[in-house]
Amino acid sequence: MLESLFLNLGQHDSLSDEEQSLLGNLMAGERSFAAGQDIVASGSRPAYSTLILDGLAARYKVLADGGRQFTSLQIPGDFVDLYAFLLKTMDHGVIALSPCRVILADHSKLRSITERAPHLTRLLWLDTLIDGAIHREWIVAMGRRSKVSHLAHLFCELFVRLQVVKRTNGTSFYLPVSQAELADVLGLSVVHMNRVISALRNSGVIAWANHTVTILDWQKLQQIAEFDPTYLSMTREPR
Amino acid sequence: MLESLFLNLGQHDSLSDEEQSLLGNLMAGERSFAAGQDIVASGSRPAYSTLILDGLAARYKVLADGGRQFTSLQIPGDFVDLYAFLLKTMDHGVIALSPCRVILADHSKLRSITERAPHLTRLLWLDTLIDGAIHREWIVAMGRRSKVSHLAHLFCELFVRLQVVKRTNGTSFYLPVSQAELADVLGLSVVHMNRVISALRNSGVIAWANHTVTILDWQKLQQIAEFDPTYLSMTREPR
DNA sequence: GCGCCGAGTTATCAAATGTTAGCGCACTGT
DNA sequence: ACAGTGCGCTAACATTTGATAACTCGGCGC
Repeated sequence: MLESLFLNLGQHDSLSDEEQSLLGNLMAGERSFAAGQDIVASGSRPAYSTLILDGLAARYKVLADGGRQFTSLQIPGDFVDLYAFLLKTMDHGVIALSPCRVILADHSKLRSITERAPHLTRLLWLDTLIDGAIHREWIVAMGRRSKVSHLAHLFCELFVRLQVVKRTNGTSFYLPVSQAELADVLGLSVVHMNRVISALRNSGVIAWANHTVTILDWQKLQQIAEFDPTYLSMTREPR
Repeated sequence: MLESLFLNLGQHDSLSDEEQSLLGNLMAGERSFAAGQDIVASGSRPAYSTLILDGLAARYKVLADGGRQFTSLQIPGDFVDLYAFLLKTMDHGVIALSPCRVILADHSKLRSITERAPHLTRLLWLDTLIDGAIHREWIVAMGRRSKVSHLAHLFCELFVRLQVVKRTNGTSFYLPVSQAELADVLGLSVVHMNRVISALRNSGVIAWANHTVTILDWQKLQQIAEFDPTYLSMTREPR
């Protein structure tokens, strides 16, 4: 059941059997959320962190004028709020974008891992660092890429991340978000989001229908996005 | 000499004398960089992480068309590349924006801290998590705030962070960046950056001359920025 | 003193992006 | 079958942002 977690953490360095069983012992208490429901509320102080087993979720902040900005997309194998273990107070919310099945990790147990399992601790730390690396890539995309390039970059990133946890189907992947939700990822109006999607479609590198994105020309998509996966740290080496 | 590091880490939870001496033992090898020099090169695999003792630095990425985007600003007491300890390969560069004095932390020593000092490890981890929280706030600012609000938010953030390490002077702080550099923070053209700065100046909440920003009306600045410092985790509690 | 140069500023025009409104289609519940 | 609803899509127009160019001013070397 924790396969995607093992795939996710194990892509960076090898996970010993003992570490796998520590993780198995850590995760307990499965829950489900419907699309649109908050998985973690902004301002709360959760006593556990949440791992996604199935579904798509996102972190977000809402501004005074009602505007919403997603700050990350979370897929199976991701801890959506591992940082809350040390940050304590959630400064943003986490919402289910599709029906989500999750499992919880008590902060007290996480703490005992940091006391007794230094290598596993480093791998969990690493997981949050990659989170940060993704944030940085998003900042660059928002600041200095064209909107089409930004969207292309997002698709590259999602495809590669989903591949690690075996959630791609050939060159396709399931993306259960509306254009309005995607607009809250890129920071655009819905109308302009639609224009950008049309442009990327018309360039012939992707198809997108029935909530399924198909990459028609990976080379060209990567080139439009200037996508370099280094930031995802997908090499296995001692950490 | 490590006062700003102690102030920075110590704002979140108390640092024992033993932890302070562990940190003292960790940091060795002072260096200096001139403004404009790379402190850490993109693509490198440093064997140590860098702490800023004095000066202003920034992380950045450069795109194919020559566009540059800063992804963070780093002040005294900040580790500019602590994540490289586990990420291994730098996916971006770190540049000195003013003359910088830094000191280094061998990754081998950092590793031994993770093996022997769990609480200090958690505090270092926390430091990188706050980094991520700042990234998220930047994403929100880039995506959904007006440019004036974004700039106001940046000034609020810098003021509060600089205050922690005692680098403010009343309601003023030293900000040795050109408008072109600031444009690479907000992701704007230089001309528009100038318009945004003028607008914030004209609203009377800040003054900015001789590389010194003075906050004239903190209440109003905070309001324009919708600034809520929760994300900086500036409360002292067990971590 | 003179001229060069970087930085800030402004003007003008072009391009990107937002706002408001409306249309059509698929899906849903009755 | 029917109306209601969410979503994708488009049009028309307003606003924001970018590109280019020019002007000022102060520092600095010669």
